[in-house]
Amino acid sequence: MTPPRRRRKDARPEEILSAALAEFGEKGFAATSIGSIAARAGIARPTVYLYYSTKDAIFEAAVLDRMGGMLGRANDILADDAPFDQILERVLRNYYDRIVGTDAAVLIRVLVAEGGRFPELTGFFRSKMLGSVEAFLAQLVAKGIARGEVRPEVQALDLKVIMAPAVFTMIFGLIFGPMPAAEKERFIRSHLSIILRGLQA
Amino acid sequence: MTPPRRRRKDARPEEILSAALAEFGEKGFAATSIGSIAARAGIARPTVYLYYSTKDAIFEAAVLDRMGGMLGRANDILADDAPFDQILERVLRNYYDRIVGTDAAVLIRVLVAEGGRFPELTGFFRSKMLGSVEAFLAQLVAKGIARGEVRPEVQALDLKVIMAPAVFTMIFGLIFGPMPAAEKERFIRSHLSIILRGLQA
DNA sequence: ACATTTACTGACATATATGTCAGTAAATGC
DNA sequence: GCATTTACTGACATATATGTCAGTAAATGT
Repeated sequence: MTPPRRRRKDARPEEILSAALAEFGEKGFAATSIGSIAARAGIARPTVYLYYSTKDAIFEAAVLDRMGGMLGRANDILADDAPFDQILERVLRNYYDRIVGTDAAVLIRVLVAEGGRFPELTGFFRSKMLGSVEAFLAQLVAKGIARGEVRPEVQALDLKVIMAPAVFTMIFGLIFGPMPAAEKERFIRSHLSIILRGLQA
Repeated sequence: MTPPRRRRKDARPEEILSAALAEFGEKGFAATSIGSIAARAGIARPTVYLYYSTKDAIFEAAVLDRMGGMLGRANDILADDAPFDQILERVLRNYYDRIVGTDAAVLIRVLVAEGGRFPELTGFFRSKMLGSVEAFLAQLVAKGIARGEVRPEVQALDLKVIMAPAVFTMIFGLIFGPMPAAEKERFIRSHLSIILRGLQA
């Protein structure tokens, strides 16, 4: 009755991470047991301990592993010579696609739920993720100002405001379930309309 | 050694709710045991069961009990005849004061963490809270348009965008800890600057 | 084919949570 | 003062989680 045993040392870590993220997404971090992660990964519970010593370690590994994929390629967008409003729309739609309803949303869910229980992780997350986002937005705005498309005072503002509505949508989805496509599209257009107008010269 | 027993049927529910919210805020919902809530409330664990049958029931009662205090008085703000930018600033600062670092943040934390596990509660939350916020913003914008202070196209937009950065700040605080006062003030000013400009005619 | 290595697992010991109930003692009525 | 009610609690039975370890069996080398 028991499936044949397999030895696949290399593949296990990734399989465990995927199973863990799926479980975290469905039931939340604290409600997920190592046993259920093992079951979803198709291995016995003690096998998990061969690769990760605790549930915290699994989550930390998942964050580090998945974070690269979220950062994305920013430079080629900046190099583009399209007008500011088009670039901004591409950037924001890119955020919506990458953030909402993906692994990123699951990670944020756990970070929100577990509050300050992962200080090094949130510190890392903040400097790497938020830091690169803010640096990118600063460059984008600087270019817009140089071209006369963005009002100069924006330079001095906290640019996280620009993408805050995208984060709002993600949180909204975590609480109420994903927005219907039409509603989401309307929200994105509203976001673009108000923020773009708020930045323009 | 054990403190004298007290019988205070009327006071218990509120005490249990307060203790529970404090625990949820510190450790998160799933990591909080009914025993720790009882301990913080200064009663024995079985006593909790006299008033609430499960931890879920405690959370639901807490949401219903605390929600009234969050809705706030919107009408007197609308009645004010100050210019649109001043009213908007008052409204937004009001949100920041009510939302960030209060019981509301704790409730949101639990709702995010527990995903769709409280469907009636999130449904109620959505229609009552979000519904009243959206209705209020719609009135505010309509008044601004009538006065020529807001561009008419805003009427058709999703107005949740207006307060999304405030929600962002709350989430930010849950993950990274509360913003330092100076940083928060700069964010609020940036929020006001960009959104106001984004709405104005 | 056989021996060796080691990824993997069943089973055990431990810890912590829940839900219940008979018994205790604080309040109330007479 | 005494009896009655009932808010409250200690203790029990149950469930589910964790962490470990000796043993199993899949891969590898000779």
